[in-house]
Amino acid sequence: MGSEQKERFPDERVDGIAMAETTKIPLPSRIDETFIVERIFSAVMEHRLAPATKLNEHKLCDTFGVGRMRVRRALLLLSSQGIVDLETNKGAFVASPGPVEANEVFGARALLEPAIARQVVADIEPERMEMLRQHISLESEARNNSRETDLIRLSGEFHVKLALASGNSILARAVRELVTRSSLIVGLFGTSSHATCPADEHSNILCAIENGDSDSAETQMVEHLNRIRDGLNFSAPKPQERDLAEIFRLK
Amino acid sequence: MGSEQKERFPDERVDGIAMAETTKIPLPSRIDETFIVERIFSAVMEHRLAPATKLNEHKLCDTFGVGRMRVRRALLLLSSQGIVDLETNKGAFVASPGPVEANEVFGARALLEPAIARQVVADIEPERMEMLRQHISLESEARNNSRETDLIRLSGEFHVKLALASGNSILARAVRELVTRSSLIVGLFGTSSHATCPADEHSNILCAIENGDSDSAETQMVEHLNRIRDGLNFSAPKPQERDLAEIFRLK
DNA sequence: AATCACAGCATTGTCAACAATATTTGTTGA
DNA sequence: TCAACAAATATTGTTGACAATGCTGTGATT
Repeated sequence: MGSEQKERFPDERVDGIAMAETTKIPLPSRIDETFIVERIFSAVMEHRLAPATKLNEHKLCDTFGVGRMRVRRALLLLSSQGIVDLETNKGAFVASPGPVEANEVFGARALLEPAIARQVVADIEPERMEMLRQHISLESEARNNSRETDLIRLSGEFHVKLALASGNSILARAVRELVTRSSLIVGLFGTSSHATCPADEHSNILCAIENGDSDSAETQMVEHLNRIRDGLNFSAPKPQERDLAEIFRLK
Repeated sequence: MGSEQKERFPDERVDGIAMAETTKIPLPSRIDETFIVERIFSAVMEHRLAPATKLNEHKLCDTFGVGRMRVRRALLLLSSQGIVDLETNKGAFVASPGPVEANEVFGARALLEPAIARQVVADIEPERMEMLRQHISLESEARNNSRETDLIRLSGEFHVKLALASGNSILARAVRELVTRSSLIVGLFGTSSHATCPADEHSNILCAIENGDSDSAETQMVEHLNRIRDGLNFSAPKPQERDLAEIFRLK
């Protein structure tokens, strides 16, 4: 995970967020809070940012090279989406959902996503279908090459892209938010074997859609979500030694 | 509280927002952005704030008696919920959804709310049932007394309370957001007769829930939403002379 | 009379200093 | 050694001033 590229200010950065900055993707000339939000979103989605991690304003400023105002606005937006908890006079922390909230998140997903799957079957445009197919191939490629981080991200993105395929951007945003929060939940309560969505399940859902079988698409989504949910173990929350780990890293 | 400053600058206020401040409800000692967000939310829900109304920072500061920071944070939060549009160097405006967005909002509602109605039937707690009953009686009371504004607000709130009755606060927040945006849409494209939800429809839905008839509850919600949607007329958007109205008030 | 340029004003965007609070570190005493 | 207390530091919250931008009204020119 986030280790090498920070030549100049290695310890001034927040774990896991800035990583991709050294990739070839050119940064937008004008960094706005949306960019920061996206980055933190991704980091959470890929399990690079653990729940309860403190998000220090100053470090974030250095990391993204922006003023404090931008960082603060970004954190506020993230908190409104339940990804970050803001505690007054304490700071911002990556959200650490408990069992109750986890139940609500998966309850909402169970309500939304099967219905979305059904609707996608109803009216799917060819190009969106192609998008989904491409995504599935990316997933299996990542799986075959054991690119764990990519697989985690792609697993989540599938659900978002399916929602996008429904053509309703509002629904898509809602799903995106739920999936990201699910990522936090899985990170906390997931048993090791279920870090990602089980193999082939996404592919099966896509098949049902291709066959125009809305019933199958819906029930497969239901079972898929149930499987993820069943992979959680609330009685054994993972220890959160984030602070210690960070210290070991820094020295 | 903030009840004293308004006698002095009555015309420095933004239309429709501060109204209720003169009621007996004591203001929270420490006004935070949540309070401002709630107020603007309510004003939109009750059609007191028309789409495309400019939300001047300075006026909002005076209206709520807070600093610019609070107002800005509130506006940012509202924009993240699609209630407000932020245009750089121009300012904040009450969102003015077009037909496309309206379609998405009602599409999302059509997906969500019938499923919620069904789920509420599945496991409803007595006290929540009672809450819904009380709400219905409030609605009919407002209807009988021709308290139009109250009725508009209550019409929207019913949908939110139904979502709350499902016990899933995440779903409830999503519905709340959608209902508020619907309020904007109805204000723009609604024919006069459909400013509120048709009479008795909510009551019918509640009956179905009381009878434990999940199928009926679901289909009635579907039809209810369709009825609202059918009351929209996108070819004849209402004129938006908001600014003029404000000018008339101010001078 | 209509149009354009420009000046002045109003509004929003940005930043840096300051205040308030929390956290860490250091010290003292039992 | 440990606990309790106090100083020092770090972090967040808030405010105000300033810069940048957009808007409006005036007047000159055609």
